[in-house]
Amino acid sequence: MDRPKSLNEVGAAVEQLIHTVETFNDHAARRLGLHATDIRCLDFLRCMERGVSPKEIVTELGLKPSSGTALLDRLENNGLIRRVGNPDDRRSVLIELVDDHEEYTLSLVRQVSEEFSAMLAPYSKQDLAMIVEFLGKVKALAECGIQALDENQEVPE
Amino acid sequence: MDRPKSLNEVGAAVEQLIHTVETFNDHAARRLGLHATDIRCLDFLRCMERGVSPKEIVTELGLKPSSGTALLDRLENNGLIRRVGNPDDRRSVLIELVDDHEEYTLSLVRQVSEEFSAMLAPYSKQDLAMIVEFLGKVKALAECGIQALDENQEVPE
DNA sequence: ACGTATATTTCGACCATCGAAATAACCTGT
DNA sequence: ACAGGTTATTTCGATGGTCGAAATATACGT
Repeated sequence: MDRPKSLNEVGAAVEQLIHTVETFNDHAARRLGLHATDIRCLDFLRCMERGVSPKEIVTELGLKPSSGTALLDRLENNGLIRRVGNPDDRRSVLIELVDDHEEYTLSLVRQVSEEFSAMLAPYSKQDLAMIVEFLGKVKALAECGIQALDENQEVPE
Repeated sequence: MDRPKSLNEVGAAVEQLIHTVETFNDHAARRLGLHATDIRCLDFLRCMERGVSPKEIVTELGLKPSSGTALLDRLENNGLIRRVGNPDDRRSVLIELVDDHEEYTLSLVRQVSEEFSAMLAPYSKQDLAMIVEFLGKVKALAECGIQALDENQEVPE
């Protein structure tokens, strides 16, 4: 998005983190021969931990239905997801991560994961709780911003 | 990228924040008639606060030089950036944000900025310092991961 | 049952990104 | 100063992700 130069030190830290992680996502996607959208889709699926409809996916990712079909075709052809019938709605389909998807990608991040755990170790339970709460608040703010963007249809020019 | 289900609660909070902000970036980009890459480029330029060469930009964004030219053409045609000669290297060009770029986009985030400041208010100086340090550590980890991705050229299959 | 709304897919077009080649200027060693 | 090699950027043609519109199939309300 576009943010003012720096709300303050905290805002700058959040911005830089986001930017760095986006870059990380980009590099990871390239290494897997995928694209940023594919990665975000896989992230979303893992996050949901249940069958998700294409409709939900395109809504989440801000894509059009036709792009969603193409996206899912790509992931299915790569063996990362599977389409299964939705028992509650025969128009629809449920998307599931293929079982060994974790193993497919885990090696890429195992080292980072371990370092992350180690980085967390020195923090107290209270500090971690506060950090989690803080992250949640920033996330809520971003969600608020998304809603505002979707509602105010005027574009400043 | 692709991460294991959830390292722990903290990791999940970071993941969700990243995901939400990416979505926010996406929506903001659409509102401006731009693309995610354009937004990341503008973010980077604002972050640098000095003339930056196309080479630096494509390195930062992970693009190929030809894509960088196209990207800068887009932004220049939209009046968001300007190419100025690099006095130190006549092969090169320096990219600058157009002065009124801030005003062009600020209205989109002013509300979010204010809410962000308000959200921060209740925290103590020490807590904020700890949060900033934490965010920096996560960022360092991501940078580490980027380096690892660039070095290990094997793709698990 | 009928008409409308919704979920997904197909198809053709657009455009962001890419690879390779071209251009221009820097740099090093002689 | 010159030659050869390197680097920064651009141009051009090709690939492929995203889109809009239309098609298909099913669900829902009356």
